[in-house]
Amino acid sequence: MSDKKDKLTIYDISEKSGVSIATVSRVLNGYSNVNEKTRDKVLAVMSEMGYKPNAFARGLGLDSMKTIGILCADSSDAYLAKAVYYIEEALRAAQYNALLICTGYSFEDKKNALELLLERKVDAAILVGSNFVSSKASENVYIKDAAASIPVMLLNACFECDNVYSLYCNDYAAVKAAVEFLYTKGRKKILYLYNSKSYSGTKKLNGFKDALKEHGVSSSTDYAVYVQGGPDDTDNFVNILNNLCENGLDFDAVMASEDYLAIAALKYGIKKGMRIPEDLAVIGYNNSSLSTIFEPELTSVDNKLKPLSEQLVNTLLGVLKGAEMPGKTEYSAELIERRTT
Amino acid sequence: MSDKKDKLTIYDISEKSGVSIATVSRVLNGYSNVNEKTRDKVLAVMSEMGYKPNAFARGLGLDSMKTIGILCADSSDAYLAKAVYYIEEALRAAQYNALLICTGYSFEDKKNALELLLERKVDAAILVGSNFVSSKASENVYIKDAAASIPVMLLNACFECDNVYSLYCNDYAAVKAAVEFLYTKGRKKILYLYNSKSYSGTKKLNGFKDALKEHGVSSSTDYAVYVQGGPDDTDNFVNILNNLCENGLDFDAVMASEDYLAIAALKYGIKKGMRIPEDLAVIGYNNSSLSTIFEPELTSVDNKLKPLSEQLVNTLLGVLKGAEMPGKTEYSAELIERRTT
DNA sequence: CAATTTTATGTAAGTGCTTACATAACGTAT
DNA sequence: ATACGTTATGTAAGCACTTACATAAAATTG
Repeated sequence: MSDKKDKLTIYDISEKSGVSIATVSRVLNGYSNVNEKTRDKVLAVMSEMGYKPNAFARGLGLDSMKTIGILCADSSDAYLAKAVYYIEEALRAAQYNALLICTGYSFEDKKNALELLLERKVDAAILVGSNFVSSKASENVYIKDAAASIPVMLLNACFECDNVYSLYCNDYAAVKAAVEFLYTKGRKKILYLYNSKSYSGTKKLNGFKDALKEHGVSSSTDYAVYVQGGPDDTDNFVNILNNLCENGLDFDAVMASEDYLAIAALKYGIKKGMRIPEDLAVIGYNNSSLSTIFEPELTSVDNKLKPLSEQLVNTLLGVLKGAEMPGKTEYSAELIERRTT
Repeated sequence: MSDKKDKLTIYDISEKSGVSIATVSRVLNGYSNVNEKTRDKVLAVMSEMGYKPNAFARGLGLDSMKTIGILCADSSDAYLAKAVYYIEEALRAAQYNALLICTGYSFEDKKNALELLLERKVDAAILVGSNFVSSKASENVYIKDAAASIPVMLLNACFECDNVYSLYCNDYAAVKAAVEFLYTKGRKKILYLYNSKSYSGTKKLNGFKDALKEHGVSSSTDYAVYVQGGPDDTDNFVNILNNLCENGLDFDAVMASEDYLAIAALKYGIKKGMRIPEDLAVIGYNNSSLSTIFEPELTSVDNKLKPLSEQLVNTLLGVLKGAEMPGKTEYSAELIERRTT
């Protein structure tokens, strides 16, 4: 419509509307101490001239650009992507923007990405996914460093430290309960498939081990299978299961630490002509969209992604307003029973 | 390590290292006209004091913060998420950051999001997914407006306009060829399932219609089924197919405009006890990770997401350097035959 | 060795906004 | 009408950088 001249500043608006730049600035920030008529006038001029405030200058003055940094190992992981989606949406509703960085899985890269966020002067950082907290304490120092300058929010992970806020599920209990459930369904040989040695990954693994222990299986190591790979490595996982089977490892159920691992187990079973769940029962983790898009639908542990994401943003907004917020928030996961058990 | 005092500025570095702020700034920007010894000295002081430049101030001065805005309707769509991942990765390698905004599917929201990017002074905008270009010309004005101030990149969509660069596949031909393929496999009644009326969606639809026409089916409308919903609405799609079937619509193959629609068709078929592909053949579109995670694996049209994403970033970097770049880049999609046909 | 170019550094004026402080205008109570 | 508190507005000094221009020092040339 109007002028496409790009370099409009507050001065142009000031001149054209016959008020000082201070008043223009006040209008811009929605301060109440401006006469209604002046405000209308200024707003009119702004929209007429097509004025857009310069974000850098505002940032310099306010020392904030209303931007939250989001770190995510892999945005193509359906589950993490969903979390990012919920969070971004909630942030936007609160007039914040999201600066997303996909970090990959190495801690070196995560550290760099977080430093980048600090340089970008984000108001806070949100680390999405359990893989940001290692079971090795030394690898978690980068979080502490960042928390020295901005609030750090952790989704699905827990790290106790000043100015970091953890929101997560009771993974240990959830896995343990899921395995118990498999036992009640008459399963004898349960395989645990996992691909993360994060802090939370370790807790899940312990849940599995303790469940076995309570059922008299002490050497659970054989049945806890660590695999490497992400959501796109289904065929790799299937091969690994094939190899295990060929090497004589026998199992009638798979508990997986991620839905996509469970899906791989399912694919393995179906390819081998097994009946699901009679010959092979499978439980996933996350209750992601993967669990319902196929037939048979996957039994999965719902770790409350949406409420956790939303609560995370709430907590963050509280922190940014200066309110006192709980450093740890734990939700209870819930087993969603479907066709694979 | 060093002081965590946050408010270090260029002046502190200047003072401590005995040079002027101009020289410090030059070092910061890696300019060559600085004596090597001075540079080393300044860099040493910077790292010793733990200095981080203020991004706002730099942005103000440079009028750029090396940030590219990415718009994506729904980051939880596996396919779009993957694209975002590729793009973000390539951008980061080129020292750019990504500002992600998920817009949802309404054009009003898309328009707002793009304006927000402009206010944020991003160096360019990348619109990921065909849904950003409508088949209604009037709805595309927002792109033109943005292109007046920054380069706009389109992935999987095409919009001819100065300063917008489109990278996409020949969707029309791809769908047509896929449908042809179904005919050669002996299919008689092919259903087309689609959920987007975007510019590219329309082209796909036309590919379907023309393929039918060439096989003597003129009233293809009955067989082109428009459904509403996204990746999470599998069950909704399954229901729709059930209803169609109950209403007497008969089909032995489904061509889908998205993999997740194809997956829904598959779920429908398997639930009904159909043999795949004997009773129901299915072809998806995108060749996303969904197509291979399950058994049977889905035949799908590979629309070259990765090379397109990378080429997109290359093109963008060229544009930002001031080079002349092609406004349109079309790749050829390719049918990947798997178990569902 | 004077003249000239090159290289390194400093000074100071932006960049577009925010905001403390000052001032003017306007009631309202005395 | 006088004094006082409000409310609305303006002035000018930041904010932390970049960079054009000026200048000093060093290197090159005839």
